[in-house]
Amino acid sequence: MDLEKLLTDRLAPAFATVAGEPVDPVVRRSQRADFQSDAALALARQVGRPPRAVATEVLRHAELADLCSVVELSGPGFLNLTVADDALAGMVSALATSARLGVPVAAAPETVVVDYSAPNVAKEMHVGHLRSTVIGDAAARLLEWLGHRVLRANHLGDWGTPFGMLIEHLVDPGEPGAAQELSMGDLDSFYKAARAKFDVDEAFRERSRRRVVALQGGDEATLRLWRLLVEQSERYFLTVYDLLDVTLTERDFHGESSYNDLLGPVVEELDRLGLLRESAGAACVFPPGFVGRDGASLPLIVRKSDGGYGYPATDLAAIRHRTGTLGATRLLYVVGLPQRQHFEMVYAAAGQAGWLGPPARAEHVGFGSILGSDGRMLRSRAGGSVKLVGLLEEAIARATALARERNPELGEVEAAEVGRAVGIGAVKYADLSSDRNRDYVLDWERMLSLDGNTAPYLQYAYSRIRSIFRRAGVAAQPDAGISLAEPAERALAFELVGFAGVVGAVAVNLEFHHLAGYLYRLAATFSTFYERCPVLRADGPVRESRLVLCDLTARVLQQGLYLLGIRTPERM
RNA sequence: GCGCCCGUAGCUCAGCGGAUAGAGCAGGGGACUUCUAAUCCCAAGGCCGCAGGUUCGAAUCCUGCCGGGCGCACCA
Repeated sequence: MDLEKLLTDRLAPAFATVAGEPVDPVVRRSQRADFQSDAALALARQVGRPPRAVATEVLRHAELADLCSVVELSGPGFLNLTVADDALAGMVSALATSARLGVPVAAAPETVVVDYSAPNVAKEMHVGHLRSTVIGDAAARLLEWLGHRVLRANHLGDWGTPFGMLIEHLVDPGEPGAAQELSMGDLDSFYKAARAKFDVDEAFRERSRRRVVALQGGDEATLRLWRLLVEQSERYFLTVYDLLDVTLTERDFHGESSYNDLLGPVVEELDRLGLLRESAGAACVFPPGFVGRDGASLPLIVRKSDGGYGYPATDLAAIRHRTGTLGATRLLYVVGLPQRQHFEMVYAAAGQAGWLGPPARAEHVGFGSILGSDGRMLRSRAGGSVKLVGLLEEAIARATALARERNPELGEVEAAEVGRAVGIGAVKYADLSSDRNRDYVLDWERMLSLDGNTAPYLQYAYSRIRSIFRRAGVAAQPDAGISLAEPAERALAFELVGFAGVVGAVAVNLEFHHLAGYLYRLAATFSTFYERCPVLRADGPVRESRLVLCDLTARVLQQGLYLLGIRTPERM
């Protein structure tokens, strides 16, 4: 189904015959033909013969007659391949009857843990959580669709010293409104009020400290209050996930506290393995190869000098749990780039301890920051962090207004639905459509713009196709013959056939902008096709063929956007 | 000081060993008695940060600079 792979498989034996060993034919799309193979040039040096002679001989051995209508030698030694129309049409037909659009289920399914989102209890979610949540959810959707066992891990910040003050604030008799704030989901006010008291009130500070001790000591009354905080926060987070169309559920909350019982054993085991070293009163692991500012080895502080456990301990416990108990072989950490070094150290230490080794491996799926129009980290006017919900609501409001303006035929309910799908889709697509390693500038005009590489453009292409079938009251016949006489039809067929290859690559590198770029190319190619090739006005077999192309395009767009976590409204 | 990410059209970004470096936006010109113009078509726009090196071939790989961002011991 994957044309590039098919051509590669055909050319590889021919190259192997000429070279006397396996050679990657390096097949790629070409401007001069449909595909080109570049391997003859590199091989020429290796075998000490002119590139064109090598290419000619490869050509003699290659069996391409059924796939290609033209195969020619070009330039210094390129092989230009033109795919035969009937071969391409055959592949499109195969796609049309494929429920998975040509994408195979993973040959060797794995258990994959995707660690993402991770907001803090009793704190508002802000833009800083957006990228982790959006990218992580796309990873979970994609790998799940490919047949892997995906375990979503929402590593909530639900433990630590701040909980002393938060609990004290909750029960403070002078603060009858605190519980109210909490239940209303006004976490920002709640946290800030607690913080403010902590900063100025010595008595409150002392109570908070005692409360931390009680919490860590397992005091039942304190734990009950702590659970209240956690539950209220989780309830709130779920409403945000619902708004964002994120697949995280209550089952996926695995707070830091859930590893508490494992921290002691983890440290003990590190000690037993001889990996622990005391430094300035703290118990540390020194994974090799990491040096700090002063040139000395950098420690991973597993137990602090005050006896408390540091986050490296939690991260190590989580790894041990995930590989050992859950049987995961792929651990994804969708966390910002600044934390790269921390995770590399944790992975190294886990490797030393024997908790992380082949076939299991951990990958830091890092990402850059979201910037404001001033090119600096996005901040609210007051200089604080920007509330995620506020951002999403603004996106929905803008998109809803746009939908009403562009299509007055939409009723109130439908306009609201479209506005939500488009607004949320725009935010997520802006995040997923550029290289995640880079920072990106959040620009309302651009991401809600209806032209260019944006979610609305893709959604529009989809809804336009749906409207064809709605209007005509017909369905595509998957077994209809495919004819590709027009260049625009051929171009569309090539894009459709390329879906599997892109999905397969993204499953490995988790570079979702490749999938986004592919979908954009598909939608753009479709738009050209749609402009030049009448569908419903065509007759007989041509009409049937074009209906199949339309239907396939819609299905690929829908599936592709689904994998990115973006909805596809039937009308816009 | 060490390490990581990033410098490509005016702007936002693809491309990361192959032929003439691609899109979108903005700006210019065109196409609606519409299978949804939230669209399409055409033209214009580039010392790919700089300098070396490897290679038949470098935006792409290596080295060194320059510029921007971030991280480097008890907060996660």
